Amino acid sequence: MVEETILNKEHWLPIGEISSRSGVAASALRFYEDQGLIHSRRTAGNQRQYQRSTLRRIAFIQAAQRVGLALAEIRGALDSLPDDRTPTKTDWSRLSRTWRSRLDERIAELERLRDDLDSCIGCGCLSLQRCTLYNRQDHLAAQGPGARILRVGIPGE
Amino acid sequence: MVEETILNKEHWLPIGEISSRSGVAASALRFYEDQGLIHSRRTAGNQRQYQRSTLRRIAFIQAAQRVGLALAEIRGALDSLPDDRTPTKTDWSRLSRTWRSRLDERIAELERLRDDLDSCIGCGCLSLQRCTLYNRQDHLAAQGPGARILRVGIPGE
DNA sequence: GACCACTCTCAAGTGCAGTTTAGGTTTCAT
DNA sequence: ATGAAACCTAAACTGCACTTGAGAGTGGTC
Repeated sequence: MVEETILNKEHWLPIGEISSRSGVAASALRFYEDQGLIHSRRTAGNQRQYQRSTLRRIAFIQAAQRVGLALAEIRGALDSLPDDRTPTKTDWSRLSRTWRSRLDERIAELERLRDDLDSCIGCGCLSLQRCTLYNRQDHLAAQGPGARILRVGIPGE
Repeated sequence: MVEETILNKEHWLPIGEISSRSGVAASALRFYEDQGLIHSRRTAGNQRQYQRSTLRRIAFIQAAQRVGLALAEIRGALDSLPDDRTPTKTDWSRLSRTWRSRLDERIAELERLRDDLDSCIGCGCLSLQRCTLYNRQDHLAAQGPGARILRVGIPGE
């Protein structure tokens, strides 16, 4: 509390500060800004200044990436946050809630996979006609190029 | 059984057949072969011919990708399979078992993330000092470039 | 024996998520 | 007032997982 009160004085943080606090390289932060994931204002000398809340945005980005979301998707989610004002609890809460369902899907997918694998270990198969693991393959066909890890079942991509 | 007996007659399949049966583009199959993930023999006219068991290898590759493994890693796993003979149940079983622990890790990670998120929804936070989600970020610093989705905690990378 | 679908190689291109480099400007502590 | 540290832009480069394109060869069918 004491700490926050003190720090609140300097409401705007330079990129290096954001970088060291978030563990994200400055180059990545500029990249995120290019991509519209975060925003800054500039000083008279054209240097970026970020709001404290940007750290939260970045935390969100990182967490979302762990779940396997592409930056474009994350951007979509973050777009629902207000850019002008600091997001309220309600803003974050709404965001987190919709995002959580993604997470649930992802987990369910992996669990399904694990169960399939279990039954495959049991039967020693991965066998042609019967194995669920094997026959799931249809899903994967006809997706675009590029690294697509866990990018499955996302409509509109 | 009847079906298998019939099909066993043509033991070697051309790339187009493997492609349509697996849902993986022929170009991708050639790429996998370049990368040493699958193998073929050639006809007199230099056309690839794959063993039936290659379909299983491909299924495995696809499944492993869903879990977030990189091709290089998958290759490592597949290298433990015999190239000369059709893999036995034991071969697959051994492979699946080590791979399963990866899956478990992945799932555990996502669940941890979900629980963190839950507490964040509860507190409405993602807040600076306290939030576990936020403070997990340290983990993420200092990783190489490139698409790194869910590529977390893999030693030797 | 000609046709056509299928296959071959090799090189270049794509999309993602950044990093690196080069050359210049700003800020801050002394 | 000056020098180091931090910051700026733009363009090029990286690694992964493929795809696309060009030009040539193969093989099963009428």
